[in-house]
Amino acid sequence: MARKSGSHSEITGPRIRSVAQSLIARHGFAAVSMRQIAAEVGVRAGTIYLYVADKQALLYELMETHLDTLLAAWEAVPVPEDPTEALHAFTSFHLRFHFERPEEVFIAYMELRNLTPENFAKIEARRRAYEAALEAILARGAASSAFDLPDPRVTTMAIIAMLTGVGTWYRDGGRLSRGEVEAIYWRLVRRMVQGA
Amino acid sequence: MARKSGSHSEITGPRIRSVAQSLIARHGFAAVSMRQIAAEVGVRAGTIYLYVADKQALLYELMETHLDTLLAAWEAVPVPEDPTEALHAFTSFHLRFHFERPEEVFIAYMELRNLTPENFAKIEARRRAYEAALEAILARGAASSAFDLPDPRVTTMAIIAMLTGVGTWYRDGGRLSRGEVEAIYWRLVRRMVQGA
DNA sequence: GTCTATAAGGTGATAGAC
DNA sequence: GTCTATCACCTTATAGAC
Repeated sequence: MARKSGSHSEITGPRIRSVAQSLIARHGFAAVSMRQIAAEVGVRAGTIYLYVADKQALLYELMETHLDTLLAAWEAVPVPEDPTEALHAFTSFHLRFHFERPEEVFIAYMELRNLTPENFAKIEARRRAYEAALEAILARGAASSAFDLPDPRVTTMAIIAMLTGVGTWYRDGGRLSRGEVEAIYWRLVRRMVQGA
Repeated sequence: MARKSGSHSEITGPRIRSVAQSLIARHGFAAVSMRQIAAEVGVRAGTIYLYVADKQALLYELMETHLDTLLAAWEAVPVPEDPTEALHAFTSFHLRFHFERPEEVFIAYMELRNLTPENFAKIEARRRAYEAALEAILARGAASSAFDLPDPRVTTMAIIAMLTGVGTWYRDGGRLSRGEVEAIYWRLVRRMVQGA
């Protein structure tokens, strides 16, 4: 917060991204100025341009980092062979990841229209890859009759929208714990796909 | 589109709101200027202030109109006594309303943080009233054992998030018709709450 | 590594002419 | 009913001093 003159190259870059993430999540990308970010970091506006090409690159890098972290974290999850257990693994993973990173998630959903077409395409490709992970689990369960689905694609979008929606109402310290919310959502998801 | 000098008081006001709605839905409230709106309406920027107090009022009025229209439309739906039929009525209503008004829905979800605290409170009250309509149906079904719910409040939020999510992927002329999507979502919702 | 200073232009909003 | 002109300020981004 305090402004100091001197050498901080190793911490100023990360701090710019961290501060930008908080401000953008709170006020929106278009409503946050480079000066505001600089002020909160404790440098002058021009200094930001030593670490970021321009404002668009700043937004893109935040979203790219978020989605790459999400995909890498899912890759690291051991997916059970049983479709029901695999779906349980995905549900828990998705909720826990989203509980932990409300700012990143919010930005990734709200600021898509502020990306250039080129950057938008790259982010969308990563999002589709993540959706494909869930769709593959559902398709496998449908093929083995573990699941009874009206439509794998729509069910994928329905489950992801439902789970990601926790961000709009869940707050730590509220009526339910994260674990309780997780149990409730898992029960809802399991019923949605349950075979006859 | 074409600029004309003369009297247009009855159409300029509505046109400002209509143009603002399209531009804000596409680019976001903070990214759209009064000058842009004026240019698309075909007047000068100052003219907007004859019809709208300021930029904040313009946003608030769009969201207020949307939510009041939503609540009034739901009030007009005859709700069956049977909880399953009532839930079906809500599901169909919600999807159809959201299919018809993608711009309003998008703004109502994305621009909440650009409202002043006072205006935010008023919009939130309306949103909660709408959620309460679904929660009442779920609670009634749970009481009569027609539904078996893990938690009425979380189930309410889950269903609304899932249904509203159609806006992120559904496009007219795609693989599925509105009616097909409606049937798929109804099957998913019904299973989520189904009694044992 | 960060600063100051600045370019070039956009912003919301208002006063007064017509 | 709308325009022109304007105020006071904010914007992104860069050049060159230290």
